[in-house]
Amino acid sequence: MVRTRIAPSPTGKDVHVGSISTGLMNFAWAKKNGGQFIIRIEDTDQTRIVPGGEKKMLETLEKIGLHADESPLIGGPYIPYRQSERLTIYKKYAEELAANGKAYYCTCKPERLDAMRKKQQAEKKIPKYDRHCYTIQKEVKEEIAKGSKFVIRLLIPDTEVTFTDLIRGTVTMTGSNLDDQVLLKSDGFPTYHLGVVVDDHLMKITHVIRGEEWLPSTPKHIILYEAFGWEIPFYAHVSLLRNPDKSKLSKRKNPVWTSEYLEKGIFPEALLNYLALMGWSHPEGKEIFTLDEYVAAFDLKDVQTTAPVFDPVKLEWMNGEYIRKVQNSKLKVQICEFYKNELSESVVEKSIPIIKERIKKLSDYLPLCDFLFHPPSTYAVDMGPRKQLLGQASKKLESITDWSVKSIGDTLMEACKDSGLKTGEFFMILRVAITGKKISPPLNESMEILGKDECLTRINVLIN
RNA sequence: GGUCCCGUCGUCUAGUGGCCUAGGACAUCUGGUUUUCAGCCAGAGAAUCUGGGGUUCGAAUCCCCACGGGAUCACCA
Repeated sequence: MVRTRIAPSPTGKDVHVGSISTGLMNFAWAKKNGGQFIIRIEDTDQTRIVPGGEKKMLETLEKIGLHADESPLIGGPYIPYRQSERLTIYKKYAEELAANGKAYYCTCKPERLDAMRKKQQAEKKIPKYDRHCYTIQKEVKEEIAKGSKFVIRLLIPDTEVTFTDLIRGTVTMTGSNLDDQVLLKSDGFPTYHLGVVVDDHLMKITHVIRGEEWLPSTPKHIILYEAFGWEIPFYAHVSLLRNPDKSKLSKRKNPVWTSEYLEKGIFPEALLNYLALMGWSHPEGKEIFTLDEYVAAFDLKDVQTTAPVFDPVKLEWMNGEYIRKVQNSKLKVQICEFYKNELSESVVEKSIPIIKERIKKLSDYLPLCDFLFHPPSTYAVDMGPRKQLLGQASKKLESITDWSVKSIGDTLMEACKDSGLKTGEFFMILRVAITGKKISPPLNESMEILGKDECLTRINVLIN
């Protein structure tokens, strides 16, 4: 049985796109193997919790289509799925480790630790806890009994740790470089390291697929598993998404919150599709595929180790591909909902055929089509010198009895010939008169949607 | 700085010793679709496979070194 998980921390206002990226692989790996995908909230840093962050994260995950089999919202056999509700569990395990001599109590004050580290750095040594408390455990315990604040530290053995990463191969690190990691903080909360190991074990996670940033601390986790005598899960460390300057994707240089993309009118499926192509490629070279196809084709061993640059331009191209593929009736609903149902549904409906291949994301709609909902307030070209031409066109249009794309087109073409202008020039003047802009959806179709009266009004306003 | 990870067109990538005078996609440019834009079609430019040494009849592919980039070294995750 394969069980995977993502364990986001509510320390931001939403899910980071990088989390969606690794989440997607976790999801795919579980589903491909007929297993379960779990969402667990790692809210152990009380100082960094962003109010509302967790709620938003879970909503976004749902919206994007990474449905969990077990989560804080839907529960599951290993309830609770929120670390802040599992404090007694961590305490128990940390104390068990201390009782077995695999961990120890420490009452060092932050000031002492700071001074120690500064000194070590000045001496060009690796900053590491000096095990001061370890050597005086008896006194430390007495102090704690009197009410002193304390932490529990892992006693890192001075050995080499080697493990096999499913996408990077064998990785070896020496324990002597590792610090005696704090397991249980003085506020009673576990650190990440204790939290993940205990929960992953208890929740029977088989594959830990997470960001590359965790690679250096994986030996600590393995040492912990060994200290507990638990079976070590498979590890797979995925490369981090990068900014164009190659640094880790950050909100300073890119939108990183998933909802920022959704709010621009990027489809969840398109975002997932694009993210799937970061560090992985379809065996048949396909660029566009569904979640199901991805799950079927995905394999951890095919994941690349180089860190990809997140390219919003290609994302938009891909979203455009999705827009062109959705049914018109569905696209209409999506556009209306995107604009909070403030636009005339029938106008949106009529406009779909002429804008479908002209927009890349839902938010492109209004900038392109605002003229369908209200007359232009400004004109890209000065219409002053064109009054005569517009007057002639207006007169011709007025005589149309069946207001249709064809009759509008025929009539306008006639007027164009009469004017002696090149077709391009002529239609540009009309286009600006009707839409206010030099770039617009096809003119005849737009005019049909607008209706005869509205078109004549817009032209006549410029004549008088 | 220590440790670890990584290094193919601008970007995402294919490539696992001969099929590679390195393929595809995005982006860019050109032409066509004779009303804009987009879309579509056709085409072009774009990587001496970071560099240098090996191994081999033969290397983008294996080994070593150098250089470059990144991550990480907290009572943050």
